Amino acid sequence: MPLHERIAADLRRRIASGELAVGDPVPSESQLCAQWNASRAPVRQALTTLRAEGMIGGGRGKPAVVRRHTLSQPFETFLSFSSWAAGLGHVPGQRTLEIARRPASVEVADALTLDEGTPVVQLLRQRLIDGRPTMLERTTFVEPVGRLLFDFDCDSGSLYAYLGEQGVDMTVARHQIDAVAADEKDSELLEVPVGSPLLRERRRACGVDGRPVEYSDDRYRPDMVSFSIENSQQAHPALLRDWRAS
Amino acid sequence: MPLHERIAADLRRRIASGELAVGDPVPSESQLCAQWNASRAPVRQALTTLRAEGMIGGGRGKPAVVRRHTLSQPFETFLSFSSWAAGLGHVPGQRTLEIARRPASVEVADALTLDEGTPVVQLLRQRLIDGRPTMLERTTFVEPVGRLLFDFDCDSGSLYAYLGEQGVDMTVARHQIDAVAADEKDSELLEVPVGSPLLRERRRACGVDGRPVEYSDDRYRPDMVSFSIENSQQAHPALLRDWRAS
DNA sequence: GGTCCACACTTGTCATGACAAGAACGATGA
DNA sequence: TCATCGTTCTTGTCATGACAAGTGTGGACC
Repeated sequence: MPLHERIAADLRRRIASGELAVGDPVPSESQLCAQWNASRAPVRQALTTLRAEGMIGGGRGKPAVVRRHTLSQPFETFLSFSSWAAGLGHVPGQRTLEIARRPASVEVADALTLDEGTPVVQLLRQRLIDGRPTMLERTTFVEPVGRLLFDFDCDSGSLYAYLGEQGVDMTVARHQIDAVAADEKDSELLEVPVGSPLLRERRRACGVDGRPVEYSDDRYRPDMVSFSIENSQQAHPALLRDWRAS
Repeated sequence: MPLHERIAADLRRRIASGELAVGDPVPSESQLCAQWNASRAPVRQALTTLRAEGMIGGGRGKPAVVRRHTLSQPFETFLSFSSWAAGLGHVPGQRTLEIARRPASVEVADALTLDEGTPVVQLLRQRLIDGRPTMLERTTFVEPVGRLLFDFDCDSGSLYAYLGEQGVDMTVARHQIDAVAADEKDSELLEVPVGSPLLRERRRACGVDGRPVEYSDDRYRPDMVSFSIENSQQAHPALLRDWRAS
């Protein structure tokens, strides 16, 4: 493991253990250099990493201080529709309409950084809350992961919990949110008129090695689901706004 | 502006302009060093920035390639449409269609925790990027802040920069994102058909004392703007997913 | 006591140099 | 033709040194 990662890991451990409490000053760069007998480069890289993770603050002239010691649990909430709904006290449901192994389309191949035509496993699921259609999920898994799905009853419980047991970890995900008009299939399965606006979340999740594991196109009824973001000037923002030319 | 920012800005511009298309190789570090007559440090910092923004890929031994020609900007510039667009190397524009002082409606009063009928200042603005209508902004300010707007040429520059100079700080904001169908006014000003899906962001920003300062209903053309969130198990995501009964 | 300012300290930026690790590519041999 | 192996190029990591820019503090001065 590179030096800067060891420094970052050590700082994370000291912060998580409470040895460095929230508000405490983080050792200065020169102190860390002396402690690790290192130059500033790896020390700064470690601090930059922690800053990107939102664990420490600081800036030019301002010594770094601990901002957070807790690591987030809401990550799983983003992936798992089931646990999210259950956490709200509602009853999640699902109807798996299709599970298929087929060659990757251009769009999917690009999202998963595969070659076009590589076999993937695709899932089409209708998600319900309290029995009412809420979301339509078109998920694509890379083949090694998708293979596991054929041994799983997709309507029985949480898919991601099952994949986690099988050793599939999703560590980082990118969500892109926009709006689309409902097509015939959307209309039928979400019980909305054709052309009505839907809230779309396209999600790409990567495994521990940083390689994409799944890509999903989820369409929500906007009268039932919305996304919200709360942020402050202090907290590290996790929200981005993209503009694309058409 | 530091050298690494200039390098990053130049690369962003070249990518956004199409000079470097998606899939094209980004100039190697050594080439950039020669081009800018700089050492590797600022060049690498610029590339690291673009990589964090998702614009380029690459890795050890793998030359960087352009991944997206769209840019993601962190949340600091999220409130300000102008500075966001400018950071992308595009030309922001705006047309203030209406500025009015009127009693608060129920919806607005609720969002700003005012009593219904309390005077507020409302702004209706068409926002443009490179001259093309991109967003329609219906913003409501509480009266003490809104009063300042009558002394400001809303089409001249950044509204939030002006308010910041006047001592108005927005420290915390809550954003709610969903999809709506375009009504007649949306259709006219965004140049889309009536009923076509729009991406809506409803924003409530609070000042240092925690009291609401502004409430805004912004409607984006989904073919031009989307929101994206990147999260990991380490970093603290600031995104929530809400469900509401209808 | 209050104000202002110089100074120490911190982090940000950048140059230079070096080596390691991984990937791409062409040559080589089967 | 295809697999294999090195060469070479690229990026990752780290040391050393230097200066700039911002912050905070303590002391001098009013």
